[in-house]
Amino acid sequence: MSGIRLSDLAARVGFDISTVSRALRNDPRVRSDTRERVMREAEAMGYHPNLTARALAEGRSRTVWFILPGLERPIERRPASIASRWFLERGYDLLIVQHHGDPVVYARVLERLANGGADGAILIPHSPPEGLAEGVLVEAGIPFVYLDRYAPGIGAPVVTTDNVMAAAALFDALAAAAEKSGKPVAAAVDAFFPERNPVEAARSKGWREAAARHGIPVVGKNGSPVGISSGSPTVPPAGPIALAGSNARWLERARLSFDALAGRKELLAAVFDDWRGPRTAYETILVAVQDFRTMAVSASELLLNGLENGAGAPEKPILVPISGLCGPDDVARPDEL
Amino acid sequence: MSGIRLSDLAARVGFDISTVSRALRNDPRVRSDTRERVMREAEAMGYHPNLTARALAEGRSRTVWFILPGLERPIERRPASIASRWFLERGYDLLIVQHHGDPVVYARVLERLANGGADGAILIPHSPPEGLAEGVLVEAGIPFVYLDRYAPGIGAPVVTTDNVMAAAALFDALAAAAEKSGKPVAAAVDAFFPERNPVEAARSKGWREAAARHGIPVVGKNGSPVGISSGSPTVPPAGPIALAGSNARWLERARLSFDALAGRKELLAAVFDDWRGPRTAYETILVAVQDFRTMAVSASELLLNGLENGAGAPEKPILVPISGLCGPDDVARPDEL
DNA sequence: TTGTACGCGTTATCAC
DNA sequence: GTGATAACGCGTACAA
Repeated sequence: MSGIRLSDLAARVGFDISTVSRALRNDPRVRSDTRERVMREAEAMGYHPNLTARALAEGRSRTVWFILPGLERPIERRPASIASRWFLERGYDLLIVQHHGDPVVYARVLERLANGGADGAILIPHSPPEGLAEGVLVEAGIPFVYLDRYAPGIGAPVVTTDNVMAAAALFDALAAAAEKSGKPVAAAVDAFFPERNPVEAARSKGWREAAARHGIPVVGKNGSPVGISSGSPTVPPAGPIALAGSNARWLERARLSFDALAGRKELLAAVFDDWRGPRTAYETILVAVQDFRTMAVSASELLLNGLENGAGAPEKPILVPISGLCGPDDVARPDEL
Repeated sequence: MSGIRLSDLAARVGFDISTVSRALRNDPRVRSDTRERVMREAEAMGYHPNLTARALAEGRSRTVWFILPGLERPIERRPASIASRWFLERGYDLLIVQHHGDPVVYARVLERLANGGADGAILIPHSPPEGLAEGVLVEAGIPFVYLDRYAPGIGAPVVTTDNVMAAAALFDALAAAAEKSGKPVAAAVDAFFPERNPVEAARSKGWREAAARHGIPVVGKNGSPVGISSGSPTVPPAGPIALAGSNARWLERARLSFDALAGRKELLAAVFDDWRGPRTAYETILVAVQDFRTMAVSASELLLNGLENGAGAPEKPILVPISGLCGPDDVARPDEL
């Protein structure tokens, strides 16, 4: 550390350590000239408080964690960046912690959080979220907010995209595009993973419901690539096929492993957040972009509320609408360099 | 916090608090059956040490920061992810802190680091790096390692890509490709920013040196878009033109604002890490991918050395070769979901 | 092998 | 207004 302690400063200015402490923290009880004197000397000596000691004494660190699986997916890193600035402006430091989607690391991180790591956290759990590790937080009275994914049944606020509506919007848009070109969609493929987490489940639901509304059959068993690759009994009718999944990676897996799709040329793609796949395999590619800013700010506000006003009510999930649909090249890129 | 303190546990098992403390930390002096007893009871009571108190007593937190501008650029987030796992396996927690490229936030972060935030840090500074804020770290004796960018003159280890060689390799490859297609490169555009930081300077140098070696003229004033847009006196000869910059964004700015390029069809592009730009504006697009893993591990090893063996020698920069050149679609994507 | 006592650097609670 | 003094929870020489 900086070497210079409060006691050093106190000795230098001739006041007691407690008076100096008060002076530095703008306590109204100290005389203004005393404060001036202390401030000036602190500056001169290059004094800076030891934050560990302060945290121990105050019982809080004015620090918040943003816990996430990794940094590669926009839904994970973008809200983290936004929340970082948001908390910075309010006197808190936000630290980002990765659990790498590993349950063991995840448990360790929460453990550490519960024992003095930070005052609270925004949390994107691993998949599938079991809600076991979160017990230590609840027990320790550490406020936290789930973002995007969440474990149902835990008494914590949840902020997530309205995924049912988003998936339905994707279907509607693809159907309209196909209709317009004279070749209406003949079948839909569901490449979501409803059993993985609530997000995937909601998207699968929205996609299938929209297809049903349009009277279009959905092929593939339960949307899982396993079912798809093992050969679905359903043979899709002739005509364009619309595929949907959370990202290009899973969509591609479905496309390449689903026998019924072999040789089909008229394919339409729908994914979330960005397109990281081939450009030529699909006639139309549509991306649903989540509203990262609104999600981050909502979660931050909820957390700050829990931080300063005690545990907030475990309200029902906040569903944020997507910010819109667009093509693979139109996804907004935040500034860089 | 968890509520349960060491003293509670001590009272429960009937031993002194210090004995319990030792037992939990596997001190060889405590009898094995005592340790067993303590361990079992600790488990039962759900005891977990208060990390703030431990940090204060021990004088260190077994925590490391990875300080970076943001999460959007691969060179920033990928090493952070890799270093996170690396330190995790060695008993340290790595926390990621953003400074958003803002000098004020940057100074505040370093200040906080110097006063108990963590035991050390890997640091990607803002541009242009001035080396002023780093003084607090040196003064406080906090070990840190510069990654990618760095402020010259600070006594800290530096790990960065061999950017001179990388830029030269890009030029050679583009020249070879053009040659092969029968239309050799006629001119080169330098869209780096040598005055911004050492990385940009090295790339500009490598690019220009390679061009000179091939006897090909470089147009644009000092490589800066300002110079380019203000109309360089040099009119490039007819034939393919090779543009290089750190990313597609700056390359595009140069292409669109440089009068001499207006209407030219035969353009070749060279960038670093990934391509986030139009696919059709260039005949060839080449990406130099930095070796994030080697960079992260090298920096981590240097930091750990400083952490455990005292300040390591301020050796000269470690230059890591790029992992290779590839097309815009072949950039490796780490696993997601 | 276990217990005592003090230190880590601040903040908070009392007196004065 | 200011000064002692006790927390905060844990680690560790030193003593026993």
